[in-house]
Amino acid sequence: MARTKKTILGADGRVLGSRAEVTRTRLLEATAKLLGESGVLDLKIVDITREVGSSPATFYQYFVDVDAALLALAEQATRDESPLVSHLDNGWDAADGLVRAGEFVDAYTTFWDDHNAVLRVRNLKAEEGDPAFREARSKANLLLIQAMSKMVEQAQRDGRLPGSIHPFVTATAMIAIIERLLPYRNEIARRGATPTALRDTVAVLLYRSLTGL
Amino acid sequence: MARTKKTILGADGRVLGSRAEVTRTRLLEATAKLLGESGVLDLKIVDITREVGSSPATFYQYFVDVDAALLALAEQATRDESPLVSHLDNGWDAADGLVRAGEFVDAYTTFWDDHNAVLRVRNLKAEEGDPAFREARSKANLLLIQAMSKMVEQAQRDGRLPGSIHPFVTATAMIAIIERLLPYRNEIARRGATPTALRDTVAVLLYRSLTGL
DNA sequence: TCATCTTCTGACGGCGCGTCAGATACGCTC
DNA sequence: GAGCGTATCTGACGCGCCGTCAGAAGATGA
Repeated sequence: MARTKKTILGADGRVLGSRAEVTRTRLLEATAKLLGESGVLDLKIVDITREVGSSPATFYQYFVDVDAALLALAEQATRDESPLVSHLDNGWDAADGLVRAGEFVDAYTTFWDDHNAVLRVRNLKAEEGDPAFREARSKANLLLIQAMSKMVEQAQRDGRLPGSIHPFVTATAMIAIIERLLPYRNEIARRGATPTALRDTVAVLLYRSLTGL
Repeated sequence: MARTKKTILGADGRVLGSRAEVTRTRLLEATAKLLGESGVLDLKIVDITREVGSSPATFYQYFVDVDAALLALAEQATRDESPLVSHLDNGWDAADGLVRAGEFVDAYTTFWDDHNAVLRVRNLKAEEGDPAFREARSKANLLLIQAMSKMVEQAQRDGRLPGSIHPFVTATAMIAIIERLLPYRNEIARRGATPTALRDTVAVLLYRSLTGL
């Protein structure tokens, strides 16, 4: 099968030339920037186009509406998430398991910090029931969750974790911990937990829940 | 100290008469309804007032903006959350600990189902950095988190949990699990986990992480 | 009934939305 | 490097929501 470069399409489905691709990218970057600065609720198409020095009409040449742009950003984020599985390969049963758990937490934290505004919106829209965002979200986490599920199954086989827990649910719960605690960092800090304590605690929680060790 | 009924104020700070309180309540109910039906991003003040058969100008007599109404809803939700601590009283160290964990999960699920649209917005705004919503959110979870922290500390004293985990962080992580997994239920179901499996798994995860048993 | 205070709303200027028709810039051919 | 066809951009418009204010309508009570 020939390796085909993903062709990018405009709002009307036409194939984009190179000039257009640049514009589209700039629009997406501006969207991400504004999202980080002031939140989804204040995101306006006029502002996005103002940011790149063009007009609202241009925006609609690339995206049918704001959601389409947000979805595109979410899909970009997904691409950056996949490499994180490497931290889960072969499980954490060996002697360096806890160390590897810590490294995974670090890697996820970096990923999160790079994309947090976008991920927040993706999750919001997914939770509100939008099918496209639901899809994007599942797809993004699937690799991680599958790898974690395997770890749980192994631990159950070895009798380190009870059979009463559902591997997929457990894995999802671990993602929940890490996703949720990161935006919550400042608040946690105010309660007297250092960043290191946060990192280490999350690592231990994941390690224990996934390996039973 | 005399027991004072909380006086409710309009947007300009004036004390509301009984007729006004009714209107305010109806506005809040309509807001919550629309929030559940179509999400924050599509929430419009005109729609809220249309819903109660009044005019936009009326809305502004009670709330300076939509956020103020959302915050009021969030605070209502907070009031319903406090009673959940009873499920954590005295810890889960006794023989019926796992059963109590399950009951807690059930109670939280009910609470969540009653308020999910509002809680989602509260969390979004909190994560986006809005101080009022941050405050509301911390306050809401504080009782639960404190109670859970105590459980962790006890388990650490008894040598059932490692000293390397931070009690407050651990407690927050448990809230994260439960808050996150609930809106995710359908998706989890599609992966073959029954509602019971979900409930039981979450119960076991909390039980193990908080008691070390 | 009338005076007064409370609550409601019609109407308005301002602004973002989403669309179109026409303008502009690009790149290709000769 | 002139001219042409296509790709890309935008000004301008009608529509609907925002937030405000002045005055209308309704309640209260003397």
